[in-house]
Amino acid sequence: MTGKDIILGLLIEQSRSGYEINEVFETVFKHFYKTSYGMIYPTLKRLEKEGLVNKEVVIQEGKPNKNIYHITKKGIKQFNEYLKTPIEPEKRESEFLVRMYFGGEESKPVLIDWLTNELLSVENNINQLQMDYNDWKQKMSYTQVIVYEIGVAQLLAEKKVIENKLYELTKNE
Amino acid sequence: MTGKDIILGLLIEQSRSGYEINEVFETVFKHFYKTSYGMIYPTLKRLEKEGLVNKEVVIQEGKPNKNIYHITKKGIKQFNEYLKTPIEPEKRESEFLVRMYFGGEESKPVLIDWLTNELLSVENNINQLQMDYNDWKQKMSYTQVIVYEIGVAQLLAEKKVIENKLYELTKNE
DNA sequence: GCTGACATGTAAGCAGTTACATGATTAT
DNA sequence: ATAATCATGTAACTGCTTACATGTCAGC
Repeated sequence: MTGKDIILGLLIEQSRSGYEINEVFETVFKHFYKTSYGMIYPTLKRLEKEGLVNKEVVIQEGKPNKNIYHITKKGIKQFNEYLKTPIEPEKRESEFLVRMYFGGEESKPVLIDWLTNELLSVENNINQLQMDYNDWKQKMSYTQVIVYEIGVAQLLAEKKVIENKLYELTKNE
Repeated sequence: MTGKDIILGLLIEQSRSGYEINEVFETVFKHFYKTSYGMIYPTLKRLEKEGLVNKEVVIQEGKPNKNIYHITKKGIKQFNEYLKTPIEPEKRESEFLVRMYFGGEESKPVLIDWLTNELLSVENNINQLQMDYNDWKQKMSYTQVIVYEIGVAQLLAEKKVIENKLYELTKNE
C-alpha cells in the first residue's frame, strides 16, 4: 500500500483537488495514515501521466483556481488490482512508547510529565475523532463507522491505562 | 527518532550483537517499532566509526562468532541528547483500516472475511505479548510494564469492536 | 496592512526496505 | 540430506519528508 493506492480510492469516492485530498488526510484518515502535500501533488501528476486520472481546471470566484482530478476506467481497474494484494501488517512507530520502554531510571516527576502530555494528546485525538464523526456520520458507510469505532476504542483504552498509572504515581505524595 | 537512537538505548541497557538487537525488535518492541537487519548492521557499523560504540569479537563454541557492541561514554552522551528532543507524534499505517474505509460497497461475506482475518491477527498479537510478558516480567521496569499494559489494552479494545461487528454481521443469516 | 484560508508545486535528501549473498552448526 | 537456528553483511532502490517557493482573495 502506497499513497498512490489511497489517492485512487479517494478519487473513486468522488472527484477532488489535491487540497481536498489533503483535507481528508487531516480528518478521520490521519488516525491510520499520515502524509503531506509533498506526496500528494507529485503523485497526482504521475497518475495523470499514467492515464489513471484526468485533470480539470476549475475557475473559482473569490478563490484561486483549482485542479480537480477525476478517476478514469484505467484508474478504477488499477485500484481493483491493488485490492487483490494481501493486507500488510500494521506499521506503528510510537516514540512515546519507546521513551517509556527506556524510561526505567527516570524520576517520578519526569514520568508524570511524560504521561500527562500523552494523556493530553490522546484526549485531543478523541475529541477530534468525535467531532469528525458528528460532522460526517450521515454520509458514513457501515465500514467507515467500524473504522471510527476501532479508533475511539483504542484511544479510550490507552487513556484508561494512563489515568490509572498517573493515579498510582501521584497518590502517595 | 531514528533506528540509531533506539540501538544506542538498547546498548546502554546491555551490550549486544546485531542478532541480539534484532531479537529485542521481534518481541515487545515490534508492537511500537518495526525494522530489519538492513537497518541494524549498517547502523552498528556507522556507530562504531563515530566512536559511539566499541566492537568486541566473541568466539563461540558450536556457533558462529559474533560481534558484541559496547556503548562508549560518547554514545551515552549522544543518547541523552536524543532524550532532550521533543517526542514526535505517533505514526501509524494500518492497511486493514484503509481497506475498511474504502470497503463500503463490499458484500457481507467479504467484510466477514476481512474482520475474521484481522481478529486472528489481533489475537495472535495478544498471545505473543502475553508470552513475552511472562518471560520477562521479572526483569521489567515499572515503565516497561506500562508499555505492555497499553499494548494489551489497545489490542483488547480492537478485539472487542471486531467481535461485536462480526456478531452483527452474522446474526441474521 | 496583515492574518488566515485557499491553492499548487519542486528538489534535495534520508532513512530506511527488499532482495541478495554467505556460511557454520545442530537436530531430525 | 535438509531444515532450523545462529550469525553477518551489502547494494540498489523507493517512497516519502522537509524545506523551500509562490500566489490569490476575504475579512478585520
